[in-house]
Amino acid sequence: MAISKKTIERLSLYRRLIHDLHYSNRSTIFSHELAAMAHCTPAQVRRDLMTADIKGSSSTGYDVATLTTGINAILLHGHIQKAALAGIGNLGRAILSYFPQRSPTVEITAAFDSDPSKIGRIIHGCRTYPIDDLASVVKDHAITIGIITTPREAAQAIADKMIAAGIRGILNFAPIPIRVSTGVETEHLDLTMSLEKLAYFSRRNS
Amino acid sequence: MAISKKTIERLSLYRRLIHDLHYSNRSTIFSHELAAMAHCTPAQVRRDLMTADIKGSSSTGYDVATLTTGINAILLHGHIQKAALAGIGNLGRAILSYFPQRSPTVEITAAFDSDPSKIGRIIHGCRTYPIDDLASVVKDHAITIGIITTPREAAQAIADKMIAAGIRGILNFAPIPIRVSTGVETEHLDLTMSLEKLAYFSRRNS
DNA sequence: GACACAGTGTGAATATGTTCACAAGCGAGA
DNA sequence: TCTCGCTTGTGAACATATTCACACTGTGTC
Repeated sequence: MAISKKTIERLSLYRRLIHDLHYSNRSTIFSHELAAMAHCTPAQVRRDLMTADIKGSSSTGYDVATLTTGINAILLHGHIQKAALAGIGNLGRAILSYFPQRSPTVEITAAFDSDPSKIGRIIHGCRTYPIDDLASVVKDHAITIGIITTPREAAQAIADKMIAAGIRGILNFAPIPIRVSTGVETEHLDLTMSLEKLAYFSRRNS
Repeated sequence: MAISKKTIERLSLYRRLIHDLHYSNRSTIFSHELAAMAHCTPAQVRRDLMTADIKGSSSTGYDVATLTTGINAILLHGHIQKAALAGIGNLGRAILSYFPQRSPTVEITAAFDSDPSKIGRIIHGCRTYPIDDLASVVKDHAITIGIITTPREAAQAIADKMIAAGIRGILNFAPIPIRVSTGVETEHLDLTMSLEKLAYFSRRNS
């Protein structure tokens, strides 16, 4: 049962919408309601939930508790995964402040920087370490995910260290693609790319 | 000549890679070289450039200057587009500090917040205004793109104001999808979604 | 009961995106 | 000039993602 990236994204979104919008005090929800919240089609919702093996009822829709449990079974998979962030600049700090309590499946437990003046402190509940400790901290805390918010020049070297330390997935905010060995998953969030895409299509729509 | 979202993203990436990696001192580049930098296949590069109507030579590859000019013709389209950011929190500030000089096609010219203590100053070269001035500032500066870094609760209201003011595209960092009228383009960058997706696939790859 | 209704589950059709594979082009060297 | 080796440009095949459309199902009503 392989689930596509797009479906996983939407499952994550569905669960959060249900949680944030207090649908938990309703016991059931219809595909067209979820679709309206997630801005997609009812057919899409039904297909996603079918892929996730979550069943609804023809008359009452989907049971909210079943939905949450079912999505968690896929996304959480038993235990919270731990993440490490490298590069305590403006963006890194913003992510650290934004993230706590955001996801029930991922937790940022350590932050790294090469600048000694930035380490040793606790930022938004997250301990900071020198880069050289990366391997040992990753191992000790069983960290599986890396977040890169360093400048472009440092990104690939940090990624290499992370992978050597056993990290299995990297979320990259640096404006350059990261080369990884097979089996390591990467996700490249590129601000400039997103903005330029938006600029192009906002012009064309007019 | 309609160009797909994915292709536009990669064109933006290609141009930046050529620029950042100082390929400008080489006069030509092959599709497989660009592909290696962008982490995609040579066929993908050739297809993208074909879509963009950029021609190469069978023996020397693509002319770097032609490439840059050609991609700019598409992404820049004559003039820089201006963007406004709403929500001067940690993330908003991080973006303001990160962005200047990043894109030759988009420029963030104004920032807004509802908190009076945050306005009136200039942050990383960007002037800050109270939310109530949004409509007039957007009109005066001919701003076409909005960036939302407010908390979830405020996001939709801000988006509505932006759209009413004539903004044509919205980059949304709030953890909730934004409803827009047809003709307005949105891009939803959701940290939690990206991390959970990464968590899921990094587990599965092992 | 049996009928109507409003929903789900899903095969099939469609749309979108990527890769293959190969003809054609160009330059270098003999 | 001819040929070889490398490249581009691109139709066609393939892969992935979304939507359609409809049989089926559970509930409420008479």
